[in-house]
Amino acid sequence: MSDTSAKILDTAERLFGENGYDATSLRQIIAAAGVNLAAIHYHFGSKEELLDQMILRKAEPVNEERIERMDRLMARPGRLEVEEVLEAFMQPMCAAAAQNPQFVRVMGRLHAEGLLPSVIQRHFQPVVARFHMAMKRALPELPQEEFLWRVHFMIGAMAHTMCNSPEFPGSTVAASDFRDRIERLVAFLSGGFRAPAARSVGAELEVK
Amino acid sequence: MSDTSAKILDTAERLFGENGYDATSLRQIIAAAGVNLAAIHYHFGSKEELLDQMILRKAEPVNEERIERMDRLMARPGRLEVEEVLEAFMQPMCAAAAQNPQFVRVMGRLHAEGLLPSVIQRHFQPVVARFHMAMKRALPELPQEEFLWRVHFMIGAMAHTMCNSPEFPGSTVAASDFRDRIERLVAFLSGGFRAPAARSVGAELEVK
DNA sequence: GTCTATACTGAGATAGAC
DNA sequence: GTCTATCTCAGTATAGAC
Repeated sequence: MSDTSAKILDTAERLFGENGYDATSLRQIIAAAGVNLAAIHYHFGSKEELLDQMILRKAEPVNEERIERMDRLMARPGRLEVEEVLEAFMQPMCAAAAQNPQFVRVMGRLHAEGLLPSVIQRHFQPVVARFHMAMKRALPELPQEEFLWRVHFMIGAMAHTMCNSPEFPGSTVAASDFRDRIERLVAFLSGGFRAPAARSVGAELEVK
Repeated sequence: MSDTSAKILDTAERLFGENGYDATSLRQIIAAAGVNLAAIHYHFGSKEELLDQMILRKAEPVNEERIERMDRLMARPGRLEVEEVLEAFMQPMCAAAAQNPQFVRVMGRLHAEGLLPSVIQRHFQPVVARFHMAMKRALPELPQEEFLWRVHFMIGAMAHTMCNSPEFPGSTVAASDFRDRIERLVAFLSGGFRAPAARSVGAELEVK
């Protein structure tokens, strides 16, 4: 990778994280990076490709750790707890956030701009597959369709939580403290995944 | 309201719903509506103001019904169930979706583009305030901060659910069936809101 | 009061010289 | 590989016709 590419990637990462993808112009990036406008198109082809490369560079280590932790869980016999699976999925992102706060901001921003599903999510397939398997070991009795919907809900809550800060008065937690945030989120999601399925499908709601 | 304004609003609603806000240019709108470019700025001032007006026109009836249902709940003595409060908040959106599928698509798109928090959410303040009050009657023992975080999680799950379809094979539910979707979501969120609070709140913050 | 025609600024993209 | 110059199209602003 050339020096110019690296400078562009670093600068784009910072500016996208600070101001979002749409709000950041290529001209801002080249000014901050000290390179020429055409260099971006030479090295990356387009603004969107630049984004793609920038994400991949940072997401790969996170996903590798997720896969590792998920595989370690799967190697254990017996039933898994919902909390452990969720944590194995979420914690690596926290570690990345602690080391480089910009990264999670960028990811959140991208989801908020609707760019994750179309461009990036295919790179997360191996992680998602393992997450599904592990989660099913924690929730063997949950119907498949209900399970998939709940994963869907989880993704929304997770992305929104990573991107936005609730900004309420009297908060005792710094906006950048992702570990606290994730612990709260895991507790919430665990309750959601364990809830009895909505009655419209199987009519198994008698328990409550 | 003039005929031109109405044509612009209708067309903008359709195009924003189909292609998103950013991806829709004012020139596309005027071409489809058969009006002049400057008419938009004459009637609305800017593209963002146009969006604001478009949202308000559709969101007001929904919010009025939400407020009505919330007030009816609050008038009842005793403790409320989490499910009833969530349903009072969600159902009116379903009704609007059934009657005008475009509207929910627009709202979802806007959230996906990160435009809801900055521009629109102030119009939802009366609804949100009532929702908080009612929800606290259902969860009197939940600490305030944990409560606010969970509302935050809920917003993410809700917005993502309204905007995106999970697209898994063998689904027995049409993508446009928002009632089923909301029932599942309410079951999930209820479990989340009822979950025991994350343990970390006091402990790990001392160190910092 | 409403609307049209047209000009202005800044965005992403590209061709071709070096 | 890099840079200059230029293209197209976006949102915006305004002068003036009806």
